[in-house]
Amino acid sequence: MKQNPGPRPSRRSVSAKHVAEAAGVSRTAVSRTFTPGASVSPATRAKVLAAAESLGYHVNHLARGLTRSESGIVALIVAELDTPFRARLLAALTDRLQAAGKVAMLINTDRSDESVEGALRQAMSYRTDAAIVLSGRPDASLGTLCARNGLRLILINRDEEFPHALHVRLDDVACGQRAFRILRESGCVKSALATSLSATTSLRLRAKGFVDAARAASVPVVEQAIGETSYATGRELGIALFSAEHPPDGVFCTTDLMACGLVDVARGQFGLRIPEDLSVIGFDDIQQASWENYRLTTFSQPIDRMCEACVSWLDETAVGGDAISLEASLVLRDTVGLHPANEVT
Amino acid sequence: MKQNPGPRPSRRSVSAKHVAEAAGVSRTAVSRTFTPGASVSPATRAKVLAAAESLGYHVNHLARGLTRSESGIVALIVAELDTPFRARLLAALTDRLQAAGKVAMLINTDRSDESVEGALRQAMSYRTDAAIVLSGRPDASLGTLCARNGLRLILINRDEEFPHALHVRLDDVACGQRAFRILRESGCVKSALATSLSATTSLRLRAKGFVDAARAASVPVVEQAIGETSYATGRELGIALFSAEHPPDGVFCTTDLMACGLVDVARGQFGLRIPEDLSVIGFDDIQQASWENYRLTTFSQPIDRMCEACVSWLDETAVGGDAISLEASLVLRDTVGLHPANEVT
DNA sequence: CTGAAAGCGCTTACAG
DNA sequence: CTGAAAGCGCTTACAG
Repeated sequence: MKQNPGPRPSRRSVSAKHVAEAAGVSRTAVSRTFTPGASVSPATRAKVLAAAESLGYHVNHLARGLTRSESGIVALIVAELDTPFRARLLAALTDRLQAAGKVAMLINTDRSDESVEGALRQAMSYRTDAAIVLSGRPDASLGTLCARNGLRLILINRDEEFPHALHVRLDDVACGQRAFRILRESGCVKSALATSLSATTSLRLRAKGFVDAARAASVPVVEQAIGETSYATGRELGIALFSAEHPPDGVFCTTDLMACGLVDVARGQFGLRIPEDLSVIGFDDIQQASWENYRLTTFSQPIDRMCEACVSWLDETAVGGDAISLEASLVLRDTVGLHPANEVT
Repeated sequence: MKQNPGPRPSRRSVSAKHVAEAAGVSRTAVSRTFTPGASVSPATRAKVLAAAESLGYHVNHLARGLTRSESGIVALIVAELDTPFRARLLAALTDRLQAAGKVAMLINTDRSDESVEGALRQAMSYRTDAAIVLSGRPDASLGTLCARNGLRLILINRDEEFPHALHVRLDDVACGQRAFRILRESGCVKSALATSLSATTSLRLRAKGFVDAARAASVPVVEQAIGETSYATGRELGIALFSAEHPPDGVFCTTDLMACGLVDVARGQFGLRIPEDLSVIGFDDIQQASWENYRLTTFSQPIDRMCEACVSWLDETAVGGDAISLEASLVLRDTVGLHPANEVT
């Protein structure tokens, strides 16, 4: 009856039954051997382990997930993951998740508009324990759906409020304000804000902080917004800004990627010296920001603490929502004239 | 008997049974409604769909995977995914896989030495349909283990030979040779090879091609290898090379990341003009290679074709192994003196 | 400590 | 086209 050669090639792999037979114990014993904390005598445990090893047995996590209703999978929902900052966050998250005994499922939402919803549905289908949303603007109506399917939600740097979700946010407004102050303290006479048109919450908040601070100080500020968030946009922003009649001598870019483009065009096409003629502040502290050609003064997102927050919330059994706000830290490099040692607070 | 409030909070989500009850049909009917090509009458189909929608039902892919013994998951095994090229490959792969109806599980192997094995075991535990290895040097002994558990293997740019696996490789040697020829044709008198000490297959092969070509042409060539594959290493390579008594006037970097570092140091610390005083060729065509500050002449890996190869092999039912070799294409930008229009072949 | 039995949610022949 | 039944591989009370 065994070894029934069924119609299809049957790519079933070795299961607990095989191991149990080989070890001369029950399937239950096998299960217990691979369940931390379950009670098995050292003797049977040894037999099981030996049989498992020689057969190449691996607990089927699909089946385990089915019975325990906990898959161990966490979905990471992200767009444009080949962007320096995204990639770094993703790497850190995956790493941290693995260390916590979870495994990451990666869902790319670049294609369509409704793709965050699609991604969430995908996550539900695989009964992922949680989904971490790094991109897009999920519709709040999805909250109920997720709750009903036991999918816990974490939103990173997103605006929308979800009932039982964890919201991890940054003090973007404060950073924007600080950027303005730094530029001013370092002697800039005319500051500008350079940002993209893809109005992500984070970018908008940074911009808002900057502009508000200027307004509060009764200093006029140039605002320039173009295209999507990219290096190319940074160049265009620079061109627009520096070919103006009265070009700025200090600019805050809401993203390092744009700052790099702006720096390149400032030097290459307008012959500006940095920081002598122009001060620049970026955001994200991507790897390129520390490259010798840029040495960008920028804000660093506390990636480790963000990951930590996610993982420890996932560990909690309580289903309550939460919102935590983290501080970005200033990284002083060479694109701002005077180092604002005595920056006014 | 229903609604039994069990001991634990029971985070079970809505199942086919619930839908069947709500729609007044059998579970089988529900299953068929969500199985493309199964035969259901339009009437019951509609009832099921309506019930599913209002209940927020999603087929449990864990259970489906269990019965079909095909999870739809493909494991991506990778290290240093926050490196420009890796991130791009990863993004493309995930995207392509999704388009083919699969979903990616991301396994980061940065930590330990044996982590490729650990990653593979993880993949087996989740009964992933296949694993794509982008990093590390998997031990060939794992081949049997994978085969026994029905895990199909794809190795990208890896050296080792696995029995039933698909090997996707690049013509690295040819590129190395071509790099030498280009440098020579463009008038370089003294060429150098700049590479890292982390002897990845790809890098080694590119280096070999370059050096072999020089040898064949009876031209002496400087070989410099330092540290790990990074921007910082590129700078060190530049320092070593350009502070020599007879510095080279043409260098082939086995990676764009290193090329960027080398270019920055060449200009910033040695005052070299590019391409007037120095020609540079990189590899990978990462985003930064096209940035205005670099405009690197480099080789572009055919990422789309690589992804295509993976996906179409996965579609095949045959279990045979295969090895395909793809060509990288030259991207001419501004770091090589004369454009080698009449490059000798 | 150990095993037989029930159940997780699905699919797949098997009858009708 | 439709449903009852068996089975995928695991875990978890339940007895012993």
